Amino acid sequence: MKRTVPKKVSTAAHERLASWIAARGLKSTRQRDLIVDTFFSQTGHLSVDELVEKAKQRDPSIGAATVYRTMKILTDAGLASARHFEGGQTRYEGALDRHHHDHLICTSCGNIAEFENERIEELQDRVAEEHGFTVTHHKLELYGLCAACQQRQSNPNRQR
Amino acid sequence: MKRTVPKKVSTAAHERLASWIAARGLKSTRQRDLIVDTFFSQTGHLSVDELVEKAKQRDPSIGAATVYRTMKILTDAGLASARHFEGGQTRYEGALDRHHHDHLICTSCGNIAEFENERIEELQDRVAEEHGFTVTHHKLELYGLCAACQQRQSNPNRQR
DNA sequence: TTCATTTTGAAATTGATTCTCAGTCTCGAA
DNA sequence: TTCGAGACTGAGAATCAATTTCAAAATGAA
Ligand SMILES: [Mn+2]
Ligand SMILES: [Mn+2]
Ligand SMILES: [Zn+2]
Ligand SMILES: [Zn+2]
Repeated sequence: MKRTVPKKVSTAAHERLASWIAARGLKSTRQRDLIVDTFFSQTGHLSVDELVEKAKQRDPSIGAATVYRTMKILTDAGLASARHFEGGQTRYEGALDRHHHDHLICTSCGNIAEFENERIEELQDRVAEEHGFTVTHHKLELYGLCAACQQRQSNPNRQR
Repeated sequence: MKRTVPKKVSTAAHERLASWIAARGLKSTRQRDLIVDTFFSQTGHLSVDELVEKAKQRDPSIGAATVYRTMKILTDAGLASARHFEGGQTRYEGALDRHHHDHLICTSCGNIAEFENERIEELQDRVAEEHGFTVTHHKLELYGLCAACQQRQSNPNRQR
């Protein structure tokens, strides 16, 4: 049985993906569209599991392998970026029209905040330079408790 | 003729481990000693595989599981720290009398350089503060090419 | 020496991700 | 339209690092 993909949003992301696919002889498929659609309709840093979950809600026959494969394509096309925070599973976030940023991760509730700090970036470059290194990419992650979790911790009654 | 007792290096590390072990009803074993000894006789950031390798050179019957278990103990005792660089396997480095530092990793030859930058640390704290976060730990890793590998790349003949 | 407890190595298991493969689907000819 | 080479898919097998299980061995306090 054939399932129609609901509303076809033709966003910049969809277009870029289309040309990326066309440019290398790939083919566009119903599953791919559904997964990409699902991914871009979300915000934040999704784990593959979460994505599989959401995708299966729309079409239970979607396989996890296809989600993995699709996210790899999106990443190669520069439309998503893979993040490897502590915890072992890869998370993806949209990368279109976004510049580099780093993260603050709450180890209690999993909340992830983003930040940019030009000064830090400069200092990193300087450090690399002093060591004769040419930096291609870096990872800066701050782990701890978010404001809400600190609150909860000092006053457990207010929780949730 | 009397055999010499295999040199028992009584370092600060060994002592701290001994009290850590005693304090919680653990037992000291031949394998543990051998692994700990092997670990501290090396410098740098060793993968568990590398450690297993070295340990087996001294006693081929050492099991990998024991190395994993021992490194966990050393880490809990604050004598080693686990690092999770890109590439998937955990690496350990000695942690005794060392303060916090971050890393520069060459993606070509695997060389790892260390650095400390108080200014960056301060800026990180400020960022966290602005977001209401309390940071417990962080990860700052700069990936790229070390000086030697840049050289090699621009002049392949000089290689090796 | 005794013996409760801890430790060990091998093998099984886990969890995330990748690979394999046989059946399907796409899409540019013809 | 139809055709077919090649791309794609889902399920399950395979990887890989790390953990767990388990029966046998070692440790150490009494
Ligand atoms: Mn982000
Ligand atoms: Mn280090
Ligand atoms: Zn939180
Ligand atoms: Zn190098």
